[in-house]
Amino acid sequence: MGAGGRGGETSRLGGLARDAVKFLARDADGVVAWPRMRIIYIGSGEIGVPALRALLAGGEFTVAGVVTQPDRPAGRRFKLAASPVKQAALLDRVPHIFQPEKINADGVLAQLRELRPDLAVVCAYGQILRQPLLDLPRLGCLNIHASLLPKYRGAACVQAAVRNGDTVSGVTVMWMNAGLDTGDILLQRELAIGDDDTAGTVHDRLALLAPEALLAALRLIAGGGAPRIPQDGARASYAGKLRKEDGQVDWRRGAAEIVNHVRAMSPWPSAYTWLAAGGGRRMLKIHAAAVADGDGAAGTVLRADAGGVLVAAADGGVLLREVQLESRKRMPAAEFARGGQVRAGERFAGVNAR
RNA sequence: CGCGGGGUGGAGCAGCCAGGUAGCUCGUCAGGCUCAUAACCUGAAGGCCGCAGGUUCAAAUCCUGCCCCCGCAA
Repeated sequence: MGAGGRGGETSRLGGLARDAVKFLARDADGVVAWPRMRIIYIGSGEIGVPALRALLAGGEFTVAGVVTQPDRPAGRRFKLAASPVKQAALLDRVPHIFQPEKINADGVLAQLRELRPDLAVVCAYGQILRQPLLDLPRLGCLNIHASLLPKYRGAACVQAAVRNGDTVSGVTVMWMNAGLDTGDILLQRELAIGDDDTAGTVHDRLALLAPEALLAALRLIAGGGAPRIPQDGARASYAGKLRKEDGQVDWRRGAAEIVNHVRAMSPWPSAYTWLAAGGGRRMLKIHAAAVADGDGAAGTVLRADAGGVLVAAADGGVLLREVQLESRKRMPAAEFARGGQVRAGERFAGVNAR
């Protein structure tokens, strides 16, 4: 720091360097390669933050503006909270941040048009883009999707992959059209899913995979050689947005299936079951579980001791490893068992049970 | 003022509504038993019951304020 800062005022070195190449990008030899592309980034979710940061940091492309969801009440006191993308954009002092309630509104389109975008990049935004908006950037709109399309179109693509026990996932960069994740594929990058992975850990790794995929796609576009590979609609599947209730465990399913369910629902909405308590019931979240030996009526607690809490599934057993009772902190199942709130012989509610 | 639930020896909990002896399951320490254990037996240490006021002969328990934690909602 210190030495070079005299005349720079508040500008950082990175900013000055970027200004110097404001409209041109250079390749490794410093040769001017192509006009610097103006990109609008449209996104809200955490998963797109690394990609946005890569765009901002590289100096290779211009982020002309960022569109993200409006601040929403969130957290314990329901204070307004900015989306992760907005926070990242603010940190990097992106000049134009838009937070429209409806991105397809005429007024919003007019504002975005003023940014003279060559391209828009969309990732986990939360609103559907209609045709007029898709047509607005000169080169079109790209979407970064967290699955290997055409598998798992839709919002819960990562959870679906874990839920189904997939061993491979990845990100797809595609050309957007009016359909839901139906556009032509530009490129894909794969990722292995391990037995211990949860939707959360896969999500985080996909987020880190996205920057390289996006930059590669943009370079292909800039070079004029970006492919458009139609999706095979016959192999398509859809993973709709999850609701809280989707987390409930159905003990009538197989042990392996239940364990995948637990992995897929972590960290949100979280797998859960119901524990009888007095006249009512209390929710018990299940954060981690493993397949184990066991035999009994589905949903029956076979054991609750220092080894954890073993529950009977349709076939075999599910060993709960980390749980969380209503109003309580999450804890190892063995610690929970000490509290005596669950005993062998007791039965968790299935999907039908009340 | 968005709604609700918690804070009790080192850990997890009960007790609170109908105030009056600090309880349970573990862990720790000491000793014993067993071929063996996420096993069992005996004994011991360890708690200003989140903090501060108030009511009362008496407060973990009732009232008021504050701090910290969790869930709902996304």
